[in-house]
Amino acid sequence: MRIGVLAALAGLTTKTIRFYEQAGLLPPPPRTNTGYRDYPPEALARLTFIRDAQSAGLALAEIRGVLAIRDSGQPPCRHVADLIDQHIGQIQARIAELTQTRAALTDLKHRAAATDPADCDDSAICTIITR
Amino acid sequence: MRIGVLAALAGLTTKTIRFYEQAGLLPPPPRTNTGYRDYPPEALARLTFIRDAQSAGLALAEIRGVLAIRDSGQPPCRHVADLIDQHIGQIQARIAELTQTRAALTDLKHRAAATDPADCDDSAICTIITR
DNA sequence: GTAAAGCTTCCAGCGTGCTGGAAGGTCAAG
DNA sequence: CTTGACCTTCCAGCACGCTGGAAGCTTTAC
Repeated sequence: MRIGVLAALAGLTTKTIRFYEQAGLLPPPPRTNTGYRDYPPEALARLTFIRDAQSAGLALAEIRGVLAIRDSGQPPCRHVADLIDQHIGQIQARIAELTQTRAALTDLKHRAAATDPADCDDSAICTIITR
Repeated sequence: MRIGVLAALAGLTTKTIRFYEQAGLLPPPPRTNTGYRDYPPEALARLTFIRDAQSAGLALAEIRGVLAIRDSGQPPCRHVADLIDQHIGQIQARIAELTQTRAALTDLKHRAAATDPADCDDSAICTIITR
C-alpha cells in the first residue's frame, strides 16, 4: 500500500511516517518502479505498536530499542518490562517534583494575597517571588 | 562590575547572562570604552529574581512579562498572582496526566509479569504493549 | 488532454534554555 | 614583553518529535 493509505490507516501524516523511517523505527519499504514507497500490511502493526508505546510514555529512542530487539528475532519482553519499571520510577520522581513545586506555588499564592502592591518596591522587582 | 563578576555572584555563566540580555530579560548595560559590559549592582537583584521565578516554575517568557511590567513602573503583583494561579492549574493537570500514565504503566507491568516470552509473537511485536 | 491529488527528495524550523567554539581584542601580573 | 585570563561577536547545536515548504515527477479522475 502507498504511504498515504498507510498514513490514513495509522492516523498519521505521510511526513511522520517518512520521519519514522529516517529515524530507524520503520524499515524502508520496497519501492514501485516509479519510486513510490509500497508498504506491506505489517507496517500498520508496527505503527500501531509505536503509537501504543508512545502513549505508554516511551520515547522514540526506547521504542527503537524494543523494535531492534524484536527485529533481531528475540522477544523483547524482558527489555520492555525493564523500560516500564524505569518509567514508573521516572514518573514517580516527576510527580514528586511537581508536587513540591505546587506546594511552593501555593505558598507564593498566599503571600501574594497578603501583599499590598504599594509595598512592592522597585529594587526587589517582586516581593512575592523574591524571598 | 564586569560580566564575569556578575556571573560569579549570580551563580551563572557569562554565556547565560548574555543570553538573558539577548532574550530581553536583562537590559543591555553600559559599556566601558573598550566595549566590556559594565553592570550596575541592581543587575544582580534582577538575576536573582529570574532565578527565583524560574525555580517557581515560570518560563523565561513569563518572567520577561513580569519584568516588563515592573520596568513600566507598575507593581506586577496582580499579574504575578495570575501567573501563579495559572501555573498551579497547569501543574495540577500535569500531575493528573502523570498519575494516569503511571497507572497505565503499572497495569502494563502486571501484564508483563504474566507474559511468557514464548507467547509474544512476531506480528504483535510486543504483546505487553499492544492492546 | 488537463487538472488535481499524491508522491519523491532535501533543507529548514519550531520551542525551550541554554552551551560550545572560533576568531579576535583587552587587561593584570610577573 | 609575554602569558594567561577575561572580554567581545557571531554562528551552531543540543534534545524531542515532528512540521512546513520548495521543486519536481506520477497517478487518478474527468
